[in-house]
Amino acid sequence: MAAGPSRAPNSVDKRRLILDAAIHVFARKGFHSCRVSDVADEAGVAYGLVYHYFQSKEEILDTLFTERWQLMIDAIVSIDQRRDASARDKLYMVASFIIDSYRHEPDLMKVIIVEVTRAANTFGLRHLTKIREAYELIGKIVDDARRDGSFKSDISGEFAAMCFYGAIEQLLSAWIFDIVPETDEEFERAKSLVVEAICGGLEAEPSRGLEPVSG
Amino acid sequence: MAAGPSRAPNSVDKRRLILDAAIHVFARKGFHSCRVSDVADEAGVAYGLVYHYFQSKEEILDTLFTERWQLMIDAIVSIDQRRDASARDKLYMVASFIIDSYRHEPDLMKVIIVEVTRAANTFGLRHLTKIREAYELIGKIVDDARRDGSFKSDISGEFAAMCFYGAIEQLLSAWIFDIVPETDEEFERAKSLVVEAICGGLEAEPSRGLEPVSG
Amino acid sequence: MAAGPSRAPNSVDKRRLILDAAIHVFARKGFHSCRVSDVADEAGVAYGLVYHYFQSKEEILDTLFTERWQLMIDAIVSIDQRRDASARDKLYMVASFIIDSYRHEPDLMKVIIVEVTRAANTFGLRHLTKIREAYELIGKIVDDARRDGSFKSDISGEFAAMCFYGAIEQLLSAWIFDIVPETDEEFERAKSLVVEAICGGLEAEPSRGLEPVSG
Amino acid sequence: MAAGPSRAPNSVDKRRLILDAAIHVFARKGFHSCRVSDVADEAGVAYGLVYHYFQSKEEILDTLFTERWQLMIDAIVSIDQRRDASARDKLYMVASFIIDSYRHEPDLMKVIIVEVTRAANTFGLRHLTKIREAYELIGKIVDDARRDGSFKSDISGEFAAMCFYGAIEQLLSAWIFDIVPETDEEFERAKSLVVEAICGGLEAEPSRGLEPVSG
DNA sequence: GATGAATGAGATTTCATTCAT
DNA sequence: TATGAATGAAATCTCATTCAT
Repeated sequence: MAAGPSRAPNSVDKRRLILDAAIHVFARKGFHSCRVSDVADEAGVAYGLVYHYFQSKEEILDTLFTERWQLMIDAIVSIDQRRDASARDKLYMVASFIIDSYRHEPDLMKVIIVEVTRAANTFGLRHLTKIREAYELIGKIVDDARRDGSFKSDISGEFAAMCFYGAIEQLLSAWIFDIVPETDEEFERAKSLVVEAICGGLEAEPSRGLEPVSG
Repeated sequence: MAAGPSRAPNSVDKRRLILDAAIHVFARKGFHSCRVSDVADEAGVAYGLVYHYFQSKEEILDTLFTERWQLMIDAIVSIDQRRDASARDKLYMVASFIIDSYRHEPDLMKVIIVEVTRAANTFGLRHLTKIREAYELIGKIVDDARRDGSFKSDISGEFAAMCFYGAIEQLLSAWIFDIVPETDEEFERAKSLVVEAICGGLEAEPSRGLEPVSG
Repeated sequence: MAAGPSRAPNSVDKRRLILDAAIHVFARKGFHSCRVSDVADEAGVAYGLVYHYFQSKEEILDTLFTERWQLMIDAIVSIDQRRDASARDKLYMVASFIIDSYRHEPDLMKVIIVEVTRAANTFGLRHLTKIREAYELIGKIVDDARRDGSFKSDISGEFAAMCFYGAIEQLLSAWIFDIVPETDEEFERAKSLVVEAICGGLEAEPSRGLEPVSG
Repeated sequence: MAAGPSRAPNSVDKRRLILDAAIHVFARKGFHSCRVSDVADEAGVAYGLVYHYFQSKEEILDTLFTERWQLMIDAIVSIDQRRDASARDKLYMVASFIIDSYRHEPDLMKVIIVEVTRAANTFGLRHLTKIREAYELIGKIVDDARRDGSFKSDISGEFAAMCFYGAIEQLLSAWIFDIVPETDEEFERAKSLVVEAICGGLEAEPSRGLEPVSG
């Protein structure tokens, strides 16, 4: 999005070119199954240039993740600062941000989910601190709501954040795996429903005050 | 643990030995980062024997996944057949089964989650049908509840299943990543809370019948 | 020379094969200029087998050097133990051993001199302790002779060893570089002359009572 | 140190800068282990400038060697022309020149010895003619002495030169390898002793005319 | 002269898989 | 069954050299 720092205006930022190529190659073939030359070819640059800009293939993925995840952290922080919004509103905005991220950059999000977020032995472990930061910010939204009485007090913010983020990531996985269609309607519906499911719960409420169906 | 089918009684089942060794090696180093010789060493058998029992390194992981995932499908089917239990009860039992699976075989579950369930380019894709089968069974529990009015009708079973399974898998990830402690209390608490969160929702309900707090 | 430890008698010791091939390839093209595949080709084995037996290309050279240099150390120790021989005799035997080593295995000695003995940044440094051990053994021969009065006392054994070994290594270099012919006569002459030069000195001894000899 | 031939007076001679940087980099890391960029960094110039002044990395080493070795040849020629000096005096002066060369420019001499003089497959071979020229000049000093009777006639000048030069180069190696300390006293002592060892021999001479100790 | 991004051939090393015993 | 030596394709990474500016 931003141009390289000190480059001639009409010159192409090759570093950016490589990063963008890597997104698509990693998404298509997977980090382990693709070769560095695949990335170079996709970017239309020479093999060695990849190593001019990055120490290793891993550094490319690290860069991709760090750039994008920071955007999400910033977004959650900014969402949380909105004094006018309820906790449910805030969670809706968080869900929207993540789902829109996928809508606009599905390959990048795919790479992050498939290669980083669940990679407990490699990248996930390496970026654990940053990953947790996002969870904690979501947890804080819930904890604030528990304090003001709008959310149940018996589910901790940390736990709620896991459920909430896990549900969203699973939705993204479903799109990634082509289990459900990727239409604008689906994306919008998903935003509302995931918040409704997590905040309002799956259970029907007409029973309230009347006969409860089950324990 | 179980003896091989047609084997001398005092002989060790080397195939099982290799599978069990693979669980721990895959969990510890990751499928891609470990070598076939690591598995053979861990099992205490010769290098070539691995190839006597399995066509390839991938087949080992396939076997591990298929064995275990089928158990889960069977369990969900059996849970769903209990006529006496409510949908919430059934979901509690499903959550219990998955969490107990992790409690008793954390390495195996780690391998499944880390290497298969989110591996959109390799194993996840290969086993997609089986993976979806589990989701659909959970979805069916929800759909039945929607039909009998105990669950909201506006959240489809498919969608609800995603939220529910995603939340649980995220909890397992938190244990895998050592984000939260692995104690028996935690496991039991998690079972209840995840069901409460997904079925009952995060929002407090004192308002019910009265003025809703926020949009 | 010795066969591999536990091998079938008619089987070829591939490890030895690789070492011998490496001697010739390193001698012909130089350690840095040759590829591991050159060694494998020369040995007639597959590429990967080299790495089955050796950790790296460097380990091959290390092995070659260590094997051979130890033989020399053993030889010098054994020469030094001969009670009947004078210091000059002992130095003659040392010179003979080294020169004969070159005569019988010129490529191996070439590799050691060219790639190890003077390689102050790489192999020479790595094997410095072993290299010095040989120098010290030669120095001890001289020191013993100084003590019994047969050698001048003002040139330390350490210093003398440097001159002696340096002179011999230079002779080998001359053969390696094809500066002087490699004939049996040359080798035998060199043995005597190097000892005569170092022990007796270059200067004529007309002072010695009478007529300058010459011719 | 010396300014470039046709340069603006206040401009730095970048070519010289590169050569001097190369001396230290080659000495520190070895010719093969260092990169052209190491040389450029050490010189504080841009990468590409190295290729403006030199055709290749090898040409830098060639230049370094040729410059220095010619100085030595010139020195030996000039030493040999001194009609007043004996052969021993001349050899002392040659030894002095080489040892002082090391004393004043140890890195340069290290590079020459480590990378050229014994490099039988690469640089040594390429510069063999020049290298031999030095040996021959030393040999000539000896041959003249044989002719006038001051040196033994049975050791050829060529052979004696090998012993003499080899001894000195070994001394330099000992300094390079930190086997012996590099003090001014050591350097001066070495000059005398190497000449004494080679010209006078190691053997004590009181026996002359009397009882010879050994055969 | 001076810069450093760009190139790409080639080297080492890894390791899944085969196979003779 | 069981062994582990043997194979060789392929991957990552290095770095001398070129070249546009």
